[in-house]
Amino acid sequence: MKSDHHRSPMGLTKNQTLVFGALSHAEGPLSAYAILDQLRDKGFRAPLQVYRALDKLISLGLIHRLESLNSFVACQHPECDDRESMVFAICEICGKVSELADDSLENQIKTLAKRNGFSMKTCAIELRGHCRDCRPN
Amino acid sequence: MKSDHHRSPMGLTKNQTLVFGALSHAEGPLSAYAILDQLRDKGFRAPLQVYRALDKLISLGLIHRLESLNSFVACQHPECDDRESMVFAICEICGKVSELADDSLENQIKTLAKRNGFSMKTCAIELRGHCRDCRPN
DNA sequence: ATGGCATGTGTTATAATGTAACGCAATCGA
DNA sequence: TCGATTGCGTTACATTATAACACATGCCAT
Ligand SMILES: [Zn+2]
Ligand SMILES: [Zn+2]
Ligand SMILES: [Zn+2]
Ligand SMILES: [Zn+2]
Repeated sequence: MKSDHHRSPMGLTKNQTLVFGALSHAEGPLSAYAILDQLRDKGFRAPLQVYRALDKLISLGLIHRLESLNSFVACQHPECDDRESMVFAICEICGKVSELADDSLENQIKTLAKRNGFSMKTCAIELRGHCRDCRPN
Repeated sequence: MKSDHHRSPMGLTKNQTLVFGALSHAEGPLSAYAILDQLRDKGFRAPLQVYRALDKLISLGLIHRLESLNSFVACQHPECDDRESMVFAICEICGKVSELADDSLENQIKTLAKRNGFSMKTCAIELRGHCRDCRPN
C-alpha cells in the first residue's frame, strides 16, 4: 500500500510540502520563481510544479496570495480556510507582511457590497505603509 | 511657443490623453497590452508608451490599477486623488467592475492598522462575487 | 541667454510572471 | 475492475512589466 500518493503528516504531497515549507520558513513573501529557485536541488524544474502546489495550498487556506506583489505568504493564523476577507499590511521599507483579522470589518465590507447590489464571495485587502519597526521616528 | 509639450484640455499629453480615452470608453478593465493594441493605429508601438501614461494617470487619480487582474479602469468618481482607500467590486461572471466608496470603512481600516502598529498610507480592496445583473436567481 | 534639470517621448531588448497541452501514474469509489 | 479525480513531469508558449539609451521640450536660476 503506497501511502496515498506520498502524503506527509498534514495530508500534503511531497511537492506541496516542499512549497509550504519554503513559505513557512521565509522572512517575507516569496514569488513563485523565488520558490522554484529554492527548490531546484529538491528536484523542481518547472514553474508549473510550483504553481500547482500553490493553488492547492491556497484552496486549503494554508497560504495566501498577495495580489499587489505577485507573491505568496504562509498563513499567520491558525485557521483561514473559512475566512472570506484577508487583510495584509505590507511595509514599504522592510518588505515584511503582517496578516490582520477583523470580523466586523469583514461584515462591514460585505454590507457595503450588498448595498450596491453586489453579492460578495471573497475579498482581498492590501495596505501599504510603514510597520512598527520602520517608523520614520 | 509650442504649447507646453503638447498638452490637451485637462493638462494631459497626447499619449496620456489617448490612454485615458481608451479606459474611459471601455466597458470593463483593460490590460496594458489591450490598450496598446487599441492604440496601434494612433502610433503606439511599445508597452512603455502605455505604462508611462498609466503611471502618470494613476498618480493624478484619474485611473486605478486592479491588482488582482493586472489591469486598469478609469475612475468612476469625480475626485479620487485625495482618497487613500479604493474599493472595487469585480463580477466573476460578466467581468464588470464598480468602484465603491465608504469613508467610515476607510477609517476603520486605518484604525485596525494603527492598533497593530502599522502606519497606513494607501489601501487596495478588491471584492469578488456577482453583480446585480448576474445574480444566480 | 544659457546651462542645468525635470518631464515626456520613441526604440530595442530583456526580465518576470503565469498557462496550455500532452502523457503518465496513483488513488478512490461504485 | 473500470472510470473519475488528483497529482506529477515536461516542453513550449503567453502575458505582464522594466532596463537602458537617445532625444526633445519646457522651466527656472544663474
Ligand atoms: Zn491566513
Ligand atoms: Zn518595516
Ligand atoms: Zn476613483
Ligand atoms: Zn456581472
